[in-house]
This record gives sequence, C-alpha cells and structure tokens, in this order.
Amino acid sequence: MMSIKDIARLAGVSPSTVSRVINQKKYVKPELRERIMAVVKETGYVPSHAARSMVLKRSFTVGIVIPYAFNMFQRQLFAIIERQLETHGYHTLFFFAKWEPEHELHCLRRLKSENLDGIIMLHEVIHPDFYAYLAHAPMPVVLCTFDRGNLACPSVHVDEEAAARDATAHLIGLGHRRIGFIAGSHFSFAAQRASGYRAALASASIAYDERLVAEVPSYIAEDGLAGMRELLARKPGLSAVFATTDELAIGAMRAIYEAGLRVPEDISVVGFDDIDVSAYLAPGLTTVAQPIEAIGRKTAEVMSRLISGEAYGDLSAVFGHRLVVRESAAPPR
Amino acid sequence: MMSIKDIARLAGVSPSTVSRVINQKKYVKPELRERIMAVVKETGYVPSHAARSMVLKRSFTVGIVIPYAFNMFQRQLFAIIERQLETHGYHTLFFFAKWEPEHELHCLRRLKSENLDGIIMLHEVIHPDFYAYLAHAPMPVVLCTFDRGNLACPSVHVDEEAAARDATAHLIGLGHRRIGFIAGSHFSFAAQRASGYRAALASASIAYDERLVAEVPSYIAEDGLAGMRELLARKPGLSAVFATTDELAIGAMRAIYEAGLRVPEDISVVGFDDIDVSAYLAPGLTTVAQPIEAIGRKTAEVMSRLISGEAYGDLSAVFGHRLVVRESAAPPR
DNA sequence: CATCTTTCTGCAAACGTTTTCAGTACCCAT
DNA sequence: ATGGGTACTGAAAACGTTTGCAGAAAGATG
Repeated sequence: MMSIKDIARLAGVSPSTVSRVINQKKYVKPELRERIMAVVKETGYVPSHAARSMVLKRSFTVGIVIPYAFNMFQRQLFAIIERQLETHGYHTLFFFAKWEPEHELHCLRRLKSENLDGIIMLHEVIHPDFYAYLAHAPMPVVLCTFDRGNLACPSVHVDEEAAARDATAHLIGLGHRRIGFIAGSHFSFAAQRASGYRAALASASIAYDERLVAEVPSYIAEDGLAGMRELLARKPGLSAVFATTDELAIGAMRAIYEAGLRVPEDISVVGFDDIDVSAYLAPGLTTVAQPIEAIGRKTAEVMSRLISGEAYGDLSAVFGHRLVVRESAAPPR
Repeated sequence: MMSIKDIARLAGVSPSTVSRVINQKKYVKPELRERIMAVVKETGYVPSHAARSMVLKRSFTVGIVIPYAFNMFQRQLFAIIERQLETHGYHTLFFFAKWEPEHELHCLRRLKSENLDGIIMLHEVIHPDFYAYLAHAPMPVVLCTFDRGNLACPSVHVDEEAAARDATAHLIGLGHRRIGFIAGSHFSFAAQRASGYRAALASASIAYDERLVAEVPSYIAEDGLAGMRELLARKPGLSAVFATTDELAIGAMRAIYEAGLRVPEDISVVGFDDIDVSAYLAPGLTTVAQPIEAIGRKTAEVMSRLISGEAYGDLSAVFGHRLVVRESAAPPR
C-alpha cells in the first residue's frame, strides 16, 4: 500500500509537508498544497489508522460492548448510538460478548489492545476482571440500559421497575386479576422488571402466585413460546400475561394462537421495549416504550463530552417511559 | 498504558525477549518465560493492535460492509459470519454504508485506512470508485448474498430468481390467479425476485398486471404496510400477495388486518428470507428460506482460505433454497 | 543596511511492536 | 586445546505517521 513517503516522493516534498496538508495545518504554500492534494486524489491515498493512532495515542474510536445474542431493542439502540457517534466524529468498534466468563476475557483483551477513546457498555458482564478494568480504565466508560452502583461511570437508562409496574398496572386497570409473567434471566433489567410486576400486584392487593410465572433463559421468541406453553399447561386460569420483552411477548402470542385461543379476547398480552415489529403485528402489541432514540443520543453525547475532557460529574440520565396501547390487551371477558 | 518496554523493564529483560514469550517462539529459557508471563498476568498487559498490525502488515481483521439500515436477515447473517470468522482467528470490523454515494466514499476511506486482511460485501454499493477499489484491492474480497459479473471475486448466495419463482408458484399451485407483489428497490436481489415472480406467472400463463405491483423504497415493515394499503386501495381483486422480504410481508399482513380482512382466509401472504420472527407470527408466515447458516459459514470459510493464499479459482457457491409452508397461504375461497 | 518577524520546509525523534543479526555461553566431539 | 553446534539474549532497524526544532527565505521595520 501507498504510504505518506510515496506521496511525498511523487509530489517532490517531504513527508512532513504531506502530513501538514492532510491535516489541514497552516503554513503550507498554496501551490504545494494543491500539488500534494492532486497526488492524494489521484492515488487514492488514505493515512494508516494504525500508524496514526499510535503516534497520536488516540484512535477516534469508541468501543461498544453488546451481547452476542442481542435482541431487537439492542439492535436498534446500537444502530442509533453508532450513527450519533459518527456525527460526533468517532468510529465505532463492536465487541460481541457471549454470556461466558472466558469469552468475556477474550473481549477484554481485544478491548485493551485497541487503544480506544471510550467504551460503551450495552451489556452486563459476569467476569469480575472486566468490571475491575472498567473501574480503572484509562478512557471514559458509559453504561447504557443499566446501572451499577459500585462503578463510578455515568449510566443512561429508564426506570425499569416503574415501567414494568405501569405495564402490569395497565392490565390490572383493565380488570385482570390472574396475570401471568414471563421472566427473563441474567440481566438486571430482568430482575427490575420482575419486581415492577410484583409491586403492581402488591399495590392492587393481588397475591403473587408463582404458578403464574415462567422463567426463561433467553430473550428470543422461542423462549416466549416455551414459557407461555408452560404457563398454559399449568392451567392457572390466567386472563393476561406480561412478558419481559416484546420478543418474548411475540412468542407468547404464538403459543396462545397454537392453543386455539385468541389475543386479546381470551388472553391479553403486554410486552416491553416497543421494538419495530410490535406495531405491525396483528393484533398490535401493547407494550411499554423506552425512548430509544433519546437514550442512544444521550449515550453518544455523554461519551463525546467525557472524551473531550469533561468531568464525570453527573452526566447520568434516567429517561421516562411511555405505555403504548395497541390491541393486544383488553378487558377480560 | 503499559508497553512492551515496561514489561521488559519489570521483568529485567529486553523487549525482544518479551515479544518472543508473548508470541510463543522457541529459544527462551523456561525460567525467563515464567518470570515474564507472571509480569504480563499481573499487569494485565495486552500488546497494541496498532503497533502489531503496522509491523506485521496485517491486522487479523476482516472488514464487513453492511447496509446502514440492515434488515433482520442481514442481521442474522452478519452475526453468523462474525462468529465463524472468530473461529478462523479473525476479528470483524463493521462498516455501515448508507445508500448515498458520498457516505460510501466515507466508508471506503475507512476501509482503506484499516489495512484489513479481507473485505466481505454484504451490501451492494452505488459509487463506481468503490467497485474500482474492490476490483484492485490488495486483499481478498468476497461478495455475500449477491453477485456481480464484472468483479472477479467469489460470491456466496442463493438463486434469488428461482426462489421467488417457487414462492409465487406455491401460490399459483394453491389456486390463486390474482397475485399481488410488493417490490423492493436498489438491490439486485429485489430485481431478481421480481423477475422470479414474473417468470412464475408466465409459466402458468397468467398475464402480468402492473396494478398488482407496488414498489416500495425500503425493506421495513412500514413499507410493507404502505405498499399493501396501496394495493388494497386499487381494488384489483387480489387473493394473494408475495412480498420481496418477510418484513414487507409482516407490514402487508398488518394492512390486511387493518382493512378488516383475514390472512389467509381473505388474502394469502408469502414472504422471503424466513427471518426469526416469521415462525412466531399468528398465522405463521409462509416464506422461502435461505440456508442462512450455510451461507454465513461458507462466506467465512472462503474468506479464510483466500487470506491463507488460496487462489481465487472458483470458490463461489450458490446455495439452494427451501419453501417453508406455514399458515399464511391457503387456497382462495 | 541591519534586524526582526512571518511564512514555509525538512530533518529527526517518537509511538509500540516484530524480527534479523550478531553475539555469548554452554556443551560435545575431535 | 580447538572447532562446531545449539540454546539463548539483546541491539537495532523497520513499519507509517505526527510534530518539535532548526533553518531558510521573504517581507517588514527600524
């Protein structure tokens, strides 16, 4: 590949001058500038990122750690963050982390090797070494969609518990009393949504019944299908179900359909996240929407400010949620 | 950050020796090796990717160009490719390209700057400069999900036209005669699927009627909704519709639902891609499945072999498709 | 005409690695 | 003792950039 020396040779100048032209520094004779630019255009020369990042000791790149099996909410979110970071002048490097300590270590190694300008965690990890690194990382760290008390970095998220409470309360308000719950695992948002579910029941003086709860290992529609099948098999006489994510809700709706029942006539369904497809289902999925665009923008903005040297101060943000009422939840018959 | 010199100093050896230990070369006294490894462990030192890639003139990284607004099929596919590349020992760098020539140029610049070991195109581009670069790129290029005659690189894909023909023929076989089509744009797969639709009609001696065709700008459910609404508004008396992608089909199903009609009783729907969610819709979406796992594996394998120096020979692969019959298509009433 | 800026350019060092080369120390066979 | 491997180690160059420094040329000021 062409290097800056080749360009210098072709233009009959020194590499320093070429560098100055490329980086738009002052003090280069217009005539030379033009001649060099012409050579650059013609050869299609682009400076090596590696060399550049080595001498500048920064890469203009933000690393973003996301779950290997990201769900659609996360998919939308990281696309937004990527776009926003680009407008702030940063590239984005993705690190897919499996839910396995050793793979996380592998990720961590790469993370360290890339001398990033910042790290966005869109994913909670298991390995303590990972958190230990984040706590003392030489670059800013921002947590997105979750919080972690013992980590002193800003975090951007919604009040998951309150949101789940509202979703459940919506079903209660419609007159439901026997409300199933498809619970997720691993991540703190799952626990928070679960406790929102319980809190809503409690404030309506409805006893918590564990026969109404199915815990599933992951967040894909398949798990929602399995979870709902199990719930139906237990015959706890439920008239509604709240799922930890929209994808689980979609699977649950399928299970209800396969059981020969109808949504919402026989069983109401409420999800969480308001992923793109939820509005296009038939019936449309009632769900609680996170302000995904705002979360993504804020995350990128906070990161950008931290990189520019702003203090950690309190850049955290907790956004409000919004119940999106569609057709999948109705009063019980 | 810690550099190899720091490790050398701490272990009381020269950087060369540390390098040899890290890269598991022979000829290092076991005692030294241990001492150095201990320091590496303790400090959490990881070699700089930039410095490494500069001197080795390779980055062990494959770039993958995907559409900015990737659909769910592409999302599944790039996750598979990423996973496979990892097993081959390569990292993956994502380049999101918008459907705009200038943004493609921006991508191209980054692509050049990263001294990649290979490039996988999961996305067709517009700008001729981009193709010009690919044609003479100093690293292997593999096209995935599309082909391009004038580019001498391997490509991995299905026979889009045959697949679309089968999908349409399925509807014809069920007895449909007035079959709508929601056509996509930009990409060659859209044109190929469209010609498959026409070919199926032709072999059943059904006249092509452009009032049955709605062209949409993108591939999200929203476009399927709009396209189907338009088709219904034209009142061409259709009893079935074939959509260029599953996401368009989902939007179309929603439009049918909103019109107070039912799938498949009033209108049958067939999609293309078999994305994850299609199996969980109610009714399940009849669609044509691409062997996504095989496509992803093959793409990564071909890339890996090319990087290892294998000749371009004929590494291309055309995979077969499979019609997945679910409940969204039935005989007309 | 001398001096001082200002504008411009190139040399050389630095960034963090890998690898060639030259060397040292040791062992073994002459 | 001499020679020749073999096992090991470090100095130094190289990769492609940026930038501080020095110096040159030109213009401005006294």
